[in-house]
Amino acid sequence: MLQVPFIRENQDLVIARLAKRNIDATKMISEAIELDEERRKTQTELDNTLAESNALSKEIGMLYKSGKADQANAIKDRTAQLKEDSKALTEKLNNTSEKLEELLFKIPNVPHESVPAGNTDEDNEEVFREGDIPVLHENALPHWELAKKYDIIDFELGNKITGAGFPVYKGKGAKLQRALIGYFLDKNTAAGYQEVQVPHLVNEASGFGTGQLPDKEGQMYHVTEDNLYLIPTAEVPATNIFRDELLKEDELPKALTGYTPCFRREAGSYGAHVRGLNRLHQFDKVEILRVEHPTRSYQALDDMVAHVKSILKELKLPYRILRLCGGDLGFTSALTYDFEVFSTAQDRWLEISSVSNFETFQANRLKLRFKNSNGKSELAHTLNGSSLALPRVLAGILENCQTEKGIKIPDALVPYTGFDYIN
RNA sequence: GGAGAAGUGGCAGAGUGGUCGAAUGCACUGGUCUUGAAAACCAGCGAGGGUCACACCUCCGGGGGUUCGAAUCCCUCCUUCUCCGCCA
Repeated sequence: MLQVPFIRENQDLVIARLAKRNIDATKMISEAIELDEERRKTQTELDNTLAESNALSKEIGMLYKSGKADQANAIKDRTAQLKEDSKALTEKLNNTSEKLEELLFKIPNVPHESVPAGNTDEDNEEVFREGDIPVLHENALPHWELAKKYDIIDFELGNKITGAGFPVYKGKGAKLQRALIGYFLDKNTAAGYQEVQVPHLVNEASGFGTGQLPDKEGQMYHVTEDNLYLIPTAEVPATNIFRDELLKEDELPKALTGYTPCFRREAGSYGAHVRGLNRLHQFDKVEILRVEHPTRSYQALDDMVAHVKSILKELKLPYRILRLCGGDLGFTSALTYDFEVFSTAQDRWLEISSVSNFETFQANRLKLRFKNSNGKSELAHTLNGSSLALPRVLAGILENCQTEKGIKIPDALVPYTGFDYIN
């Protein structure tokens, strides 16, 4: 959620930057400013009414004490009127505030100046590429065929137990999955991220805090009996650790990492792009997350990108980094870098990580602040990224590392798997 | 799931209808003293809205109510603790 004072002072900039998302925000912005003015005006009126009422109540108290009940009762007529007034004003204030909030919930984050304008993923800007694309043998297969051939992932079994998009990992497939989780967590903790284990279901307030609610509830599984949501990413519970927190400046930065399963309803896609591991309703992900001082958040974003790079380099997977264009940028993000691994057998790029700076957008909803050197409360910046998402890394490994002898496990993972081939 | 108790500032903990945003202690910040530190002493020290700055307003788990007036009384929800039941 954007901050109203910021909108007020940077109206033109906000509109120009939101245009990168192909949004004409002119109307929303001026409406927000009007609503805020009305809100403040009403608030002042209400405050004055309450001030008078408070003063009179004190007077009544003193009159009663000194035995002047008649005078006290005389004043009560006036307080009754004030009470009515304040009731009406409170209602008006609540209405205005609600309208304003509803509007603010609809306005996405202001993209960073470096975000390219554009509509679709074709307008994303490639900023880095590394790793050799392997030359595969003639009989190379896509990962869903490999999964079947070596009996390591069973999609049909998942269909039976739950439904499409809930695969069962078996044998060395399950072990490889567990190895990747352990490997990623070790990498992240070695880089200074504190490991956490967080709930996999969250309440409504948490969904609001990170921006999944109120607009995107359709993307989450909802346990209506208890009004809880299955997390779509560890970002939700992990970021909400800091909801309603006022940190000390020297407590920053906070850096966390955590493994969780992720649940996504993901309606609407079909075809080869969602085959196999490409798109699932349940998948595993290891997330990194930072709470940063505003002056350092872009440095931190670069650090996170460098960290993910180092992992992919060690796994020797061919990958590229994209700076997302305005049209492809997530609702809450100011700047996002996507990592994609090249899947040789599918001849396409698979997104495996998304690293974002949300600036104060989430912090404003979360009321995540720190006490700055002037002793004032200031919103912190939040960032997060996948480090890394499992299924597509797994797909990348299966497809890129297939040989005539079987799947050759990357050296860095062998200590975690305990085997070097799947065959 | 059943019965009981409780939720107050960073922490501990007073306050049970009137000048209480809230005693006191600890922690923290600044100062005096000291070669330095500690101790002692003095001062400051919750959050949000609002204002150029004040004033002023709101907040004592959340929401609602009674009253001229609520941290204090009532309703409701949530959470924690104790006992019982069930259980990985």
